[in-house]
Amino acid sequence: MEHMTTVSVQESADQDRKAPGRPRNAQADLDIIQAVFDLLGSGLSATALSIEAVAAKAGVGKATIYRRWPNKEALLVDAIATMKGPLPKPVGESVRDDLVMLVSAMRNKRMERYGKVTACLLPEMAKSPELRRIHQSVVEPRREVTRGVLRRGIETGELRADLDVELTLLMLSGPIFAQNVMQWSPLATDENFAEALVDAVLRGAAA
Amino acid sequence: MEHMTTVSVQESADQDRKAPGRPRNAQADLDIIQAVFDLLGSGLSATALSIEAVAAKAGVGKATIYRRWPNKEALLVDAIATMKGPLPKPVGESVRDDLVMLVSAMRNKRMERYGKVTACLLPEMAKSPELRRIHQSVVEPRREVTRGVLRRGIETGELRADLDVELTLLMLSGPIFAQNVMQWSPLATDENFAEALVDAVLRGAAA
Amino acid sequence: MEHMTTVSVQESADQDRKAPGRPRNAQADLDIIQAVFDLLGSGLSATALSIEAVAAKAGVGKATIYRRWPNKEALLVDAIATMKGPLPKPVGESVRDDLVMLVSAMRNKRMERYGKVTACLLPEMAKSPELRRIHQSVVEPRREVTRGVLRRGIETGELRADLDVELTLLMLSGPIFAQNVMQWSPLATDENFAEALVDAVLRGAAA
Amino acid sequence: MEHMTTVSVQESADQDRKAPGRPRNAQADLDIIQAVFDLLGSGLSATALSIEAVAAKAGVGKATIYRRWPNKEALLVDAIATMKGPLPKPVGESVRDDLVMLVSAMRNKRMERYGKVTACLLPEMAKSPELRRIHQSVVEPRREVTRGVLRRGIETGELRADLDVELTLLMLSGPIFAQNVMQWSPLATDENFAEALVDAVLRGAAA
DNA sequence: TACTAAGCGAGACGGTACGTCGCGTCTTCTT
DNA sequence: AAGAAGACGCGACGTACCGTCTCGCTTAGTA
Repeated sequence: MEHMTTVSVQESADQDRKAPGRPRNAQADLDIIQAVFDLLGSGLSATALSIEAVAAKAGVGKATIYRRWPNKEALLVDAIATMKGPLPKPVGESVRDDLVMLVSAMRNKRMERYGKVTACLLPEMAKSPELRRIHQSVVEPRREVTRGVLRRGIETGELRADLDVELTLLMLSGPIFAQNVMQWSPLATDENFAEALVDAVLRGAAA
Repeated sequence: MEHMTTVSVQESADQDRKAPGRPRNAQADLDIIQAVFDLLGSGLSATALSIEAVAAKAGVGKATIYRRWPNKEALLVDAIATMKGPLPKPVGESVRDDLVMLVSAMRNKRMERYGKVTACLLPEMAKSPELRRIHQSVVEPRREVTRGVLRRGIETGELRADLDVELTLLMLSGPIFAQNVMQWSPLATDENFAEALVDAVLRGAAA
Repeated sequence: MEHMTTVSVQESADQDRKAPGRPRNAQADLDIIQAVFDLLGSGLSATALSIEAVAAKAGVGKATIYRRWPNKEALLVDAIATMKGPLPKPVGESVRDDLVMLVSAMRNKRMERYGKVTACLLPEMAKSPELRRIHQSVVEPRREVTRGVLRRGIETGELRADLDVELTLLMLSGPIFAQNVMQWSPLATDENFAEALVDAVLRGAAA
Repeated sequence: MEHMTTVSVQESADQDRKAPGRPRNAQADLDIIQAVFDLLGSGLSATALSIEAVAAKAGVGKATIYRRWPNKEALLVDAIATMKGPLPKPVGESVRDDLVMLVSAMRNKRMERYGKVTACLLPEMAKSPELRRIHQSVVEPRREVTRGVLRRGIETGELRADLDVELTLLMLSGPIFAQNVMQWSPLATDENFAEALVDAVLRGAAA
């Protein structure tokens, strides 16, 4: 794994042996990711999210970006990872509350940018299994949290014993995704959307 | 409406007055769309789906493409329209049967290509409301058919009276979309997937 | 031979069959070469003679330059060819007059630029026999003219019968070259330099 | 004078006061110059004679080079100085013998590299009078030796009293230069070339 | 023995130019 | 007119060096 994907992985990998030469400027990483957000925020086309623009905005040489990520897509995957923030942790009191929390976490205001970045990635992901794998390594842990909530619900009897976990997961994340990335159905702005979706799904999933 | 969007629209627009000069080569339209499919099929990156490559593959000058579509995205929208084929018509016997049919129609083998083309469009769609509008003019009629089925179900009492049609629509199309475009959840290959999804949705939607 | 080297060669090569597609803009060729001269004239370093600068100065895209010449050096060779202008033609009355004319032709005011351009080429020529060959195809015809004058002088008895033509040629062109390119010996500004050099050489070469 | 130009100069400059800190590694100087020679010898383009390549070849950090020379050109000038070796000393028996010796010294096998290095310098020398001055400080002493031989020849009556020393010098060094740097006239390989050139020049210069 | 000061290999840094590719437009000749 | 061909201005791509700047380490002279 050449590029970072996540900082924690890299730091834990090496055996305390300090790399020779001048160390990377950690601030540059932040500046670059921030520049990606700024550019996406300033209303310009996702196609216009060029490495050159990012470098200029971040006040950084192009090489400094290419030293960290092998290409534009890898950078964007890491931008996504940053946007997602830390893994959400379900409280565990009730399946409904946990799911509402998880679904809401997929739909906060940062997700406007998330949709744009993902859109930028899709053309390349459609082809490259490698990129898809990297992207999944960011997305899948979050999906796994939801799976855990569903499985626990089955154990506690809150959910039907024969529930198709994978299908239910898709019914929760698919609509969110369609809104974030495809900008379908303006009800996306509805504050109660998360609850409505979870309730609709649970109505068919409850024991 | 500059570009075609659908062939039928254009042909009905002109008033029998024969245009002067050499008529357009109708075969070229087919060749161009076919070239788009061929390129997507030949395993190359979606980014590599350039107009130049399409023109070369179709044995056509670039101007011949730009004479028909104002830009790359418009061409791809029409490619999608072609892939989708004619509007599906629900039989009307039962809501379940109709929904299974509609969902299945979104997931046949052509849809692998559909995901790729859509992926190509997303970066530009994220910015351009114009392109989003055009794309919707292709997608929305299909979604409207589904809405009709749901509304009829409410009328006949097959579905709950207080059903949120828009949300239900999203629960049907979102998972499909997530599979087609994002290639999430390998159960996409399951032949029974359409039935399973519809049943899960209906379980919470039934009266 | 991909690039032009000389316009005349190219035009005589094809068999009256017009190339398909939009023809090259002949003005662009002139603009590009002119931009090279302008940049060299405006006192900037030869290293700064970048293709990007030439394109900007000429109001032309980089691709338009690379369509005509495979690289920077090839462009400069053609710039040299242009600077040299048409082959000088010796009058033939006396060897001395002809040589003075030829030597003077190598040292006019355009030659300041000539030195700069040649200097730009040398690093690459030192390695690439191909580039050296191209450059020689521009320079050699002129050297051949001088050889002709010398050989005729031997025939007419004006010059010693056992004269080493090649060595004499080198004694005439070497000093000029050292001045033009290396900027040795400030006597280069002397108006009588051509006569002085020719006389000095002839003093040892006369019959 | 920031850089070395010649080692001897620098060493004589300091007043026995030992500089504090770790002394420079004298071997590095040799390794660097040697790396320049090796790279030029290994048949690669003169353009490829990058500082980075030199540093890598010499097993040295880039900073170690820049600590000794202010830029690439200064390094190359010193490489030339090294190649030239110590000032040749004319025997003084006859003008012809001395000139043959001096001309031969400009044309030994090391001079193949000399031509390449000089070629690398020319683009920058064409602009920078400073670099030209530095280069002359290496070349000029050698030219001065030749001038001395010519002047002595005039005094002894071996050469014409009204001989133009500067022009004669140019007639001797120009051809050599044209061969070394421009690789003109393959007779450069002729072992008798030095004698032939000197004789030709003297034939017109003799009293 | 410890401190100070510089040299050293390594390599990151902000830049600039390279040569390539695709965009959407244009200009030619042919159909 | 439409068509195939392909040149045009533009701008981003990813690479290579430039000359500068840290890093941690080594190697002296001085305290």
